[in-house]
Amino acid sequence: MQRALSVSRMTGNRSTFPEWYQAINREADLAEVSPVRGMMIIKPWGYGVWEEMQRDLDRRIKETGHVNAYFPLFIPLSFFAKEAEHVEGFAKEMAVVTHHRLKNVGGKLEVDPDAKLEEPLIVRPTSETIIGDAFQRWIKSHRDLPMLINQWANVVRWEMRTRLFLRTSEFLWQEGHTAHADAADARAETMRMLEVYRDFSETTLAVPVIAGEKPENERFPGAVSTFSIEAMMQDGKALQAGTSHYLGQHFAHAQNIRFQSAAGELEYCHTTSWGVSTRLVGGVVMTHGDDDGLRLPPKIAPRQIVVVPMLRDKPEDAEVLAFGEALVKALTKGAHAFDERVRALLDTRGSRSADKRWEWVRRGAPLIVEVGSRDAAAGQVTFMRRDRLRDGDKIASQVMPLAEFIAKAPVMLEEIQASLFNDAKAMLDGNIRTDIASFADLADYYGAVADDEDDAVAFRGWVKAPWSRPTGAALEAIEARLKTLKLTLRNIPLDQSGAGGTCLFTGQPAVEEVLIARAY
RNA sequence: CGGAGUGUGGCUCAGUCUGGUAGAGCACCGCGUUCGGGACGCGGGGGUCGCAGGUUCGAAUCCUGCCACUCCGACCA
Repeated sequence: MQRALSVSRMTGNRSTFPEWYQAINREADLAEVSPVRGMMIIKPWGYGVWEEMQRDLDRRIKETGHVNAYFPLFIPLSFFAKEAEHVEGFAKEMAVVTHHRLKNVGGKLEVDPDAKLEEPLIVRPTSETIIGDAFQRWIKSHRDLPMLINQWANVVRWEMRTRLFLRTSEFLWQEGHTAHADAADARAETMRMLEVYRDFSETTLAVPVIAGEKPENERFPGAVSTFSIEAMMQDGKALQAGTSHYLGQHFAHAQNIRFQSAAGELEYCHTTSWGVSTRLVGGVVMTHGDDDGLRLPPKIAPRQIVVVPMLRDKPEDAEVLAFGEALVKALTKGAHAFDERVRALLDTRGSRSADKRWEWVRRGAPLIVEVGSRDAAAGQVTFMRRDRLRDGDKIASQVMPLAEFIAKAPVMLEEIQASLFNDAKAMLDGNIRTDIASFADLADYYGAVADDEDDAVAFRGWVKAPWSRPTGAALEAIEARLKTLKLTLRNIPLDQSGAGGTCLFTGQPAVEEVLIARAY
């Protein structure tokens, strides 16, 4: 008997995609909603995925010259007030600490009114201000620049609506904060980290993205320029997978981050910030999941190869186990070119072999190997590739001599990594339209002319449209029109190969192309 | 904070209209047979039916109030 996920992926039916997403989070044992409002419990397997991401990205961040540090969780309210746009942008979603003590009132614990803090503390929603405060003290001379700091931390944004990994009130992330002597250097840093994210997303997560600049209305609060990488989920919606901001001298002025130049002048620094979060885990689920559960790119799989011994409570079980142990030992010995180490596991838990096999399928282990007494006797293994689990209705399992499997396993992991990326890349490339002539076309393609409940959407993908880069009120009007179609401007791709023609909105000559999509 | 919906074992839900001893499937525990394509048989544990009132001989079911969660909006990594 074969059983697919109770909720199957329905790329043609919007209402079931969130259910499908939640089902995978549950079936793959990644995370669950916490009883604490808007928060998430990341379970060991889900956290393991995040740890692999961290390991890879942390290496990249260090290779580009940054160092890790840690700053306080609580930020004095006054720090935010210094940068007007920044406080405006985050004011509506801040968790605020106002007291430091409880007292017992008739057996009930209450906040002690006498323990009110002189100045409220904000649970960090992002750390520009508290790190800027440190920069202001640390940076004296041009010799101190550039200052390249990264922090792995948790942040809190009091979101109205939450969804596992994609939007939770607390999330884990990495935030880089840098200070530079001039705009050119800071801008170069912004682009360097955007490229780090693009490459990390594509080569490590196997999630193809489009890197570009956000329109001015979508900028990070307080930024001069904001860049993003955008990934396409299986329902055709866009997920902002990472951001990199050039902050100009806004924060430097607000926080007095100055240095003495070689010429002896006092000058304000140019700063940047950039980050990616546990949202990426959700992005991987929505990019690579299928009806059997999660499919993990080998580079971020906590276990890349899982060996399931076929045990039968018989004397020959000992041989099977020994065979499996030898296999895992051989696989994990030494490094290989594809990844720093092979992460293999012999699953010796007591449950039935068939149940264990399917548990690893749901969790997304890239290679699942079965070893039984027949294999042990013949010196061979039976295995399944998670990227192509089924051949029609059949499970596509293969048999291979042990030595050959040990030699080929890293190569197959590489193939799986590549095939997941290629499938997602085909999805992305195949669902971007460039043949849009007018706003009416856009409405047509997205089927939003129909106002009934089904809201049958004709096109699930993105539109790359000619664009004259309007600003101010004109831009706001365009965004308002798009909003009626539930569409947003995602970014203006860095790669502008096809620019030309007439702007879809203003009718003026286009200077570039802009990505338009529904978004998470 | 607006609109809609849902709260019943760990999970997914039926039962509510029409009040009468708390149910199913999966999961879990035990025994046995199994095990190489998501097992089967027998036995078992686990729920004050979201909370608080009310009506009634009797409430998961009817009434009132509250709370929580989910989805759609507004907001966002």
